[in-house]
Amino acid sequence: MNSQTSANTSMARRARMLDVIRQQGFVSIPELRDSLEVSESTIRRDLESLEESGEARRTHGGVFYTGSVTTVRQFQRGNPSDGAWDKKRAIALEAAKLVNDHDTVLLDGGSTTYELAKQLVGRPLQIVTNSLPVANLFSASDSVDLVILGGAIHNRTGVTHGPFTDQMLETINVQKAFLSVAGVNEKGFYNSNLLLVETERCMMRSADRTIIVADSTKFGRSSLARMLEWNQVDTLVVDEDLSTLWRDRIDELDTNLILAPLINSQDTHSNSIS
Amino acid sequence: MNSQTSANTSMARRARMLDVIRQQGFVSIPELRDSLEVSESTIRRDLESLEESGEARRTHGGVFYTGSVTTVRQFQRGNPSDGAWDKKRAIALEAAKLVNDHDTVLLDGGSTTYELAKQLVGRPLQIVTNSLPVANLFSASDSVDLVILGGAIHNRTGVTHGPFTDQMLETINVQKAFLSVAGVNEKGFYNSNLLLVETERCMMRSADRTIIVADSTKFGRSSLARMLEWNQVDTLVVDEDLSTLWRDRIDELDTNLILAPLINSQDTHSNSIS
DNA sequence: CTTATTTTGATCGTTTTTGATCGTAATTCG
DNA sequence: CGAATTACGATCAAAAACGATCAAAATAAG
Repeated sequence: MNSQTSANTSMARRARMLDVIRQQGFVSIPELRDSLEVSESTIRRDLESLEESGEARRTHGGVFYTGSVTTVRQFQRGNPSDGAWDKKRAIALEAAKLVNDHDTVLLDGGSTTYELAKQLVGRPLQIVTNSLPVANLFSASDSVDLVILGGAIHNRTGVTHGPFTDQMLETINVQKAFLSVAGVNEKGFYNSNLLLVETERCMMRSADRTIIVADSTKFGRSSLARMLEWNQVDTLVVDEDLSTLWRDRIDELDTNLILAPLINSQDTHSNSIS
Repeated sequence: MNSQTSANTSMARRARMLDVIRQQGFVSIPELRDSLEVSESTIRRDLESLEESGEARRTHGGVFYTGSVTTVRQFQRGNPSDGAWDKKRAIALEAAKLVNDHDTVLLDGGSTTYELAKQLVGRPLQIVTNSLPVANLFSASDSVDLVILGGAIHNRTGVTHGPFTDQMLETINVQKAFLSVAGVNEKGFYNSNLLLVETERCMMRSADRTIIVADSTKFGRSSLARMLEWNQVDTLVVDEDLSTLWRDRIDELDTNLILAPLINSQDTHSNSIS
């Protein structure tokens, strides 16, 4: 019956593995071992690589799918080695450290917050979000209580916004809100959509702490609508490519600045050496 | 004796080799050795040349075809050709006819409503849904105004429910609501989750017309929580496998019954090899 | 018919991948 | 809070696959 013993290269196996993970949302390692008929060691090694490429996220006891729901995988294209992507991931790693287990966290839409969400998958949290992609990430997770902010979907970005969203935010309180921005200048933080900006203001009001995640390329760029001013933001997470000019400026403000170190792409396994 | 003494030049062999690779997507070297009856060394040499000309790509353990298709065919035999799926699709086709362009439609979660949603993609509509999978379907569509009902996500099913959702539904009005059920008996319609049932009642109140989509296997089965009674439902869409007993029963009620014709199964061998 | 060239098949050392073991860390349970 | 259980990562040996080399066979040329 089953003559699939042919395709036994690591690439094919990982492809099938990822299919299983995507289909189930979360899978344990013994399950993968049974369905792929290889040893657990091999599974672990494959997962390591899958996690590095960002398509899955490991936790104690299994794996979550973190790829996009619509993504069509390609075999040869591993890392797009996008410069901006490195920054976003570095920021996400730092921002994830700000989150404690069992926190109630609000996640805005945007690619940086999406990276952050990937880092948070599997942890015991309460997540509130207006982003459809982020919601998809957590929807398979048992450890997360997920609340979606209702409202109209902004087609391009997949986030809800508008009066429904704002109204729902009024009855919600979270400990930390992570917001993304399109631009930062000396006057404050900007985004491109007026309704979205209003929603993000509501997010800020619902949160004990407001944390902005923004890569260094956003600085000095403004956009259509001002979202927040500097004194409304508790913490700012930026990659370390931020110019000293901006570092000095932020030093004089109340805002906490966290600089995320960039992991250089030349060395993939630079840790665990004592 | 020798089956292929006719064309044993290296050129002919490579052509046949490429045929095999293209057909299978991926082949291991021992397989090629067996099917071409030459030594592995020769295979390796041929593959080297095929790779150089870009028609195949070698990896540890075998070769991928890279001629015209960018990626390899799916490794998994995807869908188990579920019998119930035929019914659901037939129902979805009929239910889609009840929807007019520019309608405002509410879609519940569930596999049948998901099939319906697939039928509605691309049409100019306003869609309101509490289902994450359904929302994903429409989120990329420009022709649809999509509104997501906020609230807590029910992990297994990916739908929002609970007080947030109910509250949001109170301020929403739609022309048609399509609801799915876990069971139908003479007393009414059932679902398995109490909070979800309450949310579905709110959906019914928000809608001018309530339409239930349910395949015939659901009839006679009850579940934990009664959702609606018969007189609260305008229209019921069922596949034509519904027993005459139930047809007669429904005939005596106010509820409109639509029987979806089953397109008979030509799909048992759905793999199209090119 | 002999010789040169090409192609093929086999062997061997090296590299990659895999599976198992074991100590450690995390999680659960009492 | 501590013990038992489970899961994890690192290490190592076995297996598989690879590339290179060389001799034999087939083919072509003189």
